[in-house]
Amino acid sequence: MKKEPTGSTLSLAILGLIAQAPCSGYDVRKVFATTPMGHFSASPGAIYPALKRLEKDGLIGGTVDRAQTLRPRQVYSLTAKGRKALCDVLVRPVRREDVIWHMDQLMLRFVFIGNTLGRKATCDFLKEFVREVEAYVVELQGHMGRFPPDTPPYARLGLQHGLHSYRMNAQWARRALRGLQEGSEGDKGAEA
Amino acid sequence: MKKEPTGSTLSLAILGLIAQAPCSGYDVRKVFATTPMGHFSASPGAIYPALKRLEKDGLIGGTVDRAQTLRPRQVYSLTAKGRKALCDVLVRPVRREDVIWHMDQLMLRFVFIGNTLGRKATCDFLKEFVREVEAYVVELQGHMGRFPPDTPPYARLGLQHGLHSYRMNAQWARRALRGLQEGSEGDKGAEA
DNA sequence: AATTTCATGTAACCAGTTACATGATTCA
DNA sequence: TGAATCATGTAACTGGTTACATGAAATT
Repeated sequence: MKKEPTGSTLSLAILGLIAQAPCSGYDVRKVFATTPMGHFSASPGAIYPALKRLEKDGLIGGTVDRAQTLRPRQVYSLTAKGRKALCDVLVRPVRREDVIWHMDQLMLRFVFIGNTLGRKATCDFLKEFVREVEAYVVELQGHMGRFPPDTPPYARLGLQHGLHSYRMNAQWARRALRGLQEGSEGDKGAEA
Repeated sequence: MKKEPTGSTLSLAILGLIAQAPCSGYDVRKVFATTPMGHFSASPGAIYPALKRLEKDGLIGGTVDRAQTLRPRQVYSLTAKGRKALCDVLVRPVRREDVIWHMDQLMLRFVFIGNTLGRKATCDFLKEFVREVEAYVVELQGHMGRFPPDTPPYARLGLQHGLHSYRMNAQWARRALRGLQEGSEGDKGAEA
């Protein structure tokens, strides 16, 4: 079985960033350090090896900017293969395990789908997202019902937190969906 | 600088579990596989090495159960040192980085504080939690305000998600706090 | 002149993943 | 008898962490 090239969430984040504008490693670090993308590590020990991997897999290509000067920089941009790989990840169906273990990755995908595939694809994604999240909420409610009545309140409250959290996710998605659908009769989708 | 013995979230989860009742590796796996604790990996490649680490650090002690039989099991229980280490983690102040990067760990701590240190400590924890979460909400709102007006809606919606998420966290904590505080005066009243 | 920022990296370490492996026991 | 479950582990791999290292350019 061939290994998926964009394995980790960090790789996806970097790939998506570069898709929007060519970046150097330092640029990527700055974005992670100063924007809400700060949920990702900006440490050089994470960024530079990740860039190397993506380059080795042929998903991004680096060209040396300011070559002659004493302070050159590697600027990476997406290759055709990279764009293809990114799209493949973005249109992948939303699975139960994703909502349980990789919510952050799903949020990344949401933003990147919007920016690169346009409104329709985003709406499709959101519908799948809502479906899976709501299914998981039902599962959690089941757990809640199966707590023996003498359980100390803390475990119950902890589970409450999970429930609220996922309900909120579904609600956010439904709202976003409404917003995108009504605000879009005029449609300005993205391009290739 | 001495390394913290309960480094990873998984280690904390295991330690907390064993604190409530002695467990074998298999027991731990079952809990992770069948309860809302399923956010942690139940794979043997994660559990057994983690148990070894905890044992090596002297935080848990294993005794062989059903020794003579052909299917013995290692049952681990907390050592005094382990209980101390657990408490140290639990009463550690809630820092900004925790709410950004280790929310799952904070939720674990919440439940374990309740079960092992009681109501007062839990309330203190929740107060700190609310404080840090709300501070972070303000920070995120700042980001939102600084979006240039021509930003495509998707990034904005992504940030929305984060905002809602953290607001919900704060709200959950405030509710839990109210519930615990009033439930303690009458001493019996569960919250609605 | 000193500090900060730009810019790129490496090395040792740690922990989790997947997949594999073994063998007893219980139950259909 | 064969499947599921009990019970414990290992090995190779992956990727992220911390800390270290280098040096030019811009700013104060």
